[in-house]
Amino acid sequence: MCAEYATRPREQIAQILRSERRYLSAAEVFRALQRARARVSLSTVYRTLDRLRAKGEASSRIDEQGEATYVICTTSHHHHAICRVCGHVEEVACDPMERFTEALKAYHGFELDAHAMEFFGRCARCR
Amino acid sequence: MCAEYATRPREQIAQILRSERRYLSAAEVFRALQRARARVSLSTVYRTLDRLRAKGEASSRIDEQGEATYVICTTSHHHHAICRVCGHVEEVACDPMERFTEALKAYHGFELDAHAMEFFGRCARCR
DNA sequence: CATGGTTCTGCCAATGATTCGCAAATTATA
DNA sequence: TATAATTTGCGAATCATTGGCAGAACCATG
Repeated sequence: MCAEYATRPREQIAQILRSERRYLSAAEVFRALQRARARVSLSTVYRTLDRLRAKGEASSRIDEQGEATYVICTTSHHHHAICRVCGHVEEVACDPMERFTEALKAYHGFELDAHAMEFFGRCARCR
Repeated sequence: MCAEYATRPREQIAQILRSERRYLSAAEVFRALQRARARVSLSTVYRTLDRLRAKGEASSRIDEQGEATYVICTTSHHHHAICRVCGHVEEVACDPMERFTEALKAYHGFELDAHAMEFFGRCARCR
C-alpha cells in the first residue's frame, strides 16, 4: 500500500509548471490544461499541486488576493525574488542574505528564520 | 458629502488592534470584541479593517492559510519582522536593508521594490 | 433639542476558492 | 485479463469575504 502511480493528469500538470517559471494558481494551471486540450478536473489540479509541494518539488505561496500559487523549484536551499512585472521567479541563494540577517539581529534582536522570505521587485529583463 | 463619522464600533475595533501588537484576522478581532461584550457585526469588522488599511493606519498581510490579517503601525516607512512564536511585529527601518538590496541587484540584476517585504523568525523575547 | 441629510451598521444572501465523499476509471502487477 | 491499490471526476459542502439594502447612528443646523 501507499505506492505511487504515474498518471497522465499528473504529468500534464507538471508539464505546465515546468514550462512556466512563475507562480501559478490552480485556476491558471487548469486554464492552461484546457488550452492544451488536456482533460483534467480542477480537483485533480488542486490535489496534484498540493502533492508536489508536499514532496518538495514545488514551492507555494499565497498571493495578495489570498490565492495559493505554485512554482517548480530547481535548487534546494534558496528564497524567491519575484518580478512584479512578468512574475519571473529568481532563486536567491542564502549567502547574499547573511549580512542582512546579522544586521537585523544586531538592530532588533530579531533572529531571522531564513526559510520563509520572499522579495518583490523588477527582474533584470523588466527593469 | 464624504464626511467621516466617529462611531462606537470603529473605536472598539481600533482599540483591539492597538492593544494587540500583532497581525489579527477579522475573525480574531470579532472574537475579541465579543469577549469585551462589544456588539459589533462581522461585516463591520471587515469594513473597518479595510478602511484602516486604506487610510494607512494599519497594514495588512495574507497569512499562510490565505486569511487577511491586520496590524496597527506607528512609523511610516518600514517593513515587518514577524515573530513565529508570539506573533510580535517588529518594525524594521529601511536602512539596514540597503546592503542586502545592493547585493541582490549585483548578483541577480534584481531591483528590489523595498515596500513589500516581510521577515519571519523569533523576536528578542522569544529566542 | 428636534430635524434632515449623510454615513454607518446589521442582517442575510451571494460569491469564489478550496476541500470532501464517493463511485467509477486508471494503474501496476501477476 | 483479473485483481487490488490508487487516482480521478463530479457535485456537494465549507469557509472567508463581499454586496445589497433597510434601518440606525451621527452631527451640523435651526
